[in-house]
Amino acid sequence: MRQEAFAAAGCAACPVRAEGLCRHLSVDDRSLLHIAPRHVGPGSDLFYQGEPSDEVFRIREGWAFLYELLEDGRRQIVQFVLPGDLVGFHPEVTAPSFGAQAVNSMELCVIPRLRLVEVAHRRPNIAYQLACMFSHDEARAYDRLTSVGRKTAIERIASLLLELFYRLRRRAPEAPGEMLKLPLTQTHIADALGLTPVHTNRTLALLRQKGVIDYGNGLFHILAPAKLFAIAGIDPGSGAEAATLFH
Amino acid sequence: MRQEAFAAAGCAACPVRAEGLCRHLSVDDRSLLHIAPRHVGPGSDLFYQGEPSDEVFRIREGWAFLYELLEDGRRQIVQFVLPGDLVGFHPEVTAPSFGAQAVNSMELCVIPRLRLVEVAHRRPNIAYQLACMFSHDEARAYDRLTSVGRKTAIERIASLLLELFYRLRRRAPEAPGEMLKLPLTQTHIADALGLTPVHTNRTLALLRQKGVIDYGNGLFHILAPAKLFAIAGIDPGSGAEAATLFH
DNA sequence: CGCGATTTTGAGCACCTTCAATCCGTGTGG
DNA sequence: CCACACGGATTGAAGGTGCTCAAAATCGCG
Repeated sequence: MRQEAFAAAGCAACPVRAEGLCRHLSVDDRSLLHIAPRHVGPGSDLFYQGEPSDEVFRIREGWAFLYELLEDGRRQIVQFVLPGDLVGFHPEVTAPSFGAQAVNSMELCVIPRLRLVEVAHRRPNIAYQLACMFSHDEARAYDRLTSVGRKTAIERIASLLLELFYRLRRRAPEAPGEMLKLPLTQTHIADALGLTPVHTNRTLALLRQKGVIDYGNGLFHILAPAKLFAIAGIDPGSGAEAATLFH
Repeated sequence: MRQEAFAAAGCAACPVRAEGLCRHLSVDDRSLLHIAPRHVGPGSDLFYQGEPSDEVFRIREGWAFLYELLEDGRRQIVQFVLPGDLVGFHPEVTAPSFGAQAVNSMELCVIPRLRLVEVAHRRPNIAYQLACMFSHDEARAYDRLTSVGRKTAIERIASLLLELFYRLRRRAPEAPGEMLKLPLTQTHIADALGLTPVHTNRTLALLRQKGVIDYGNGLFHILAPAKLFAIAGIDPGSGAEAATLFH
């Protein structure tokens, strides 16, 4: 089968083959899962809010985000999805309450939902791994909720930059120190933080003016990490949020 | 063993024995889990933000909430915990980023964390059930995030009342129609929605004045459910949030 | 009855929004 | 090669939702 060939050949070259879900998959599991590759362009939707989908996606390359829309067009980005993440698996739920959209050009592994359910029921390690992933995502959602509910604009932006920085850094520890390649527009950041693009821009400018960060062309420099932690209201030593940040 | 006796005798009378995690537990599983009962009073902490805990709790009676505190005392309630819920299980994480506090008088089943990990690794159904619970909690967190990030005060309050109403109703379908017994203070509601108690009070008064709800003595009446849905910005027919609400 | 917690109401202020215009980098077509 | 269009970033000015500070009223409870 072509798909099994891909699962074998494709996985060997996969940049995220040793992380998350795939770390626990045996060769048998992989063939059972009927994994198929897919490429999607920027702005493509992986699945839509309120519409049932039978596909689960594992991200090999590229960024996406999960979002909810209100009737009048207001948008909340509830999570950013990075390489190695699994999205689209909603056990026991037919229609997801959120959609998923690609930010840039993405390489995905597509897994039929029922296959994953089947494997999860057969292999406790897989099911447990899924539980761990959901639990971790939940903790991040709680941190974001605290950010949006109780922090000022500058605190929120500092927190988000740190979150993204450490999520990227965990996957690529060899990458240069405080550089952050963000394929996001300021509108994305605004929608993730419950702000307007205008105020997001002003607040980013303020951070730049303070010498804490610099940015341009989709690149963010963290010039003063300690200051950024202080502004975010996170104690890198003992802060509770730091736990989610570093794990 | 006394604990096993409780697990047998206690479970028979447990109001949530047929829901969630316990639905899939065999008698053997139960004795393996070393379940022990506990009573805690209002305001007690089940576990603390940033402090490792080896106990997992299943709620038999009473309400609690999960919350995060900032350095300066700002508090965000990230979730309400109702009878039948499981709290305190953070796989692969030593120190939780949030704490849990009892709202009123509670009856709990306490499970040693390692026991639950063990059983989850042995029984795929249990691990899968955990994944389902986390996934569902995550979806609720996303809905709340959308609420706090993108909705006005009156929309947020309407959304929260509907969420709590339907969560309670699912467990007790026989309960009277639009009555809602909330053991919460207005400060709890404010902290869950990213508002101040003062503004929460004014907004609740506005809802009462509009004839949509009435309240007092910890009881909330939903006088006009359709209006409440409309104010919350939720379409009970096809709205995406409705999916999380009704499931 | 008296105390503390909670709810309620008032007035002024601030953070963030809204509306609007301009600037800039990139890609496209003439 | 330049004009043009387009999305995104930037800046300005005015207004509003929700906050802060403060005090009074009400409720629950010993």
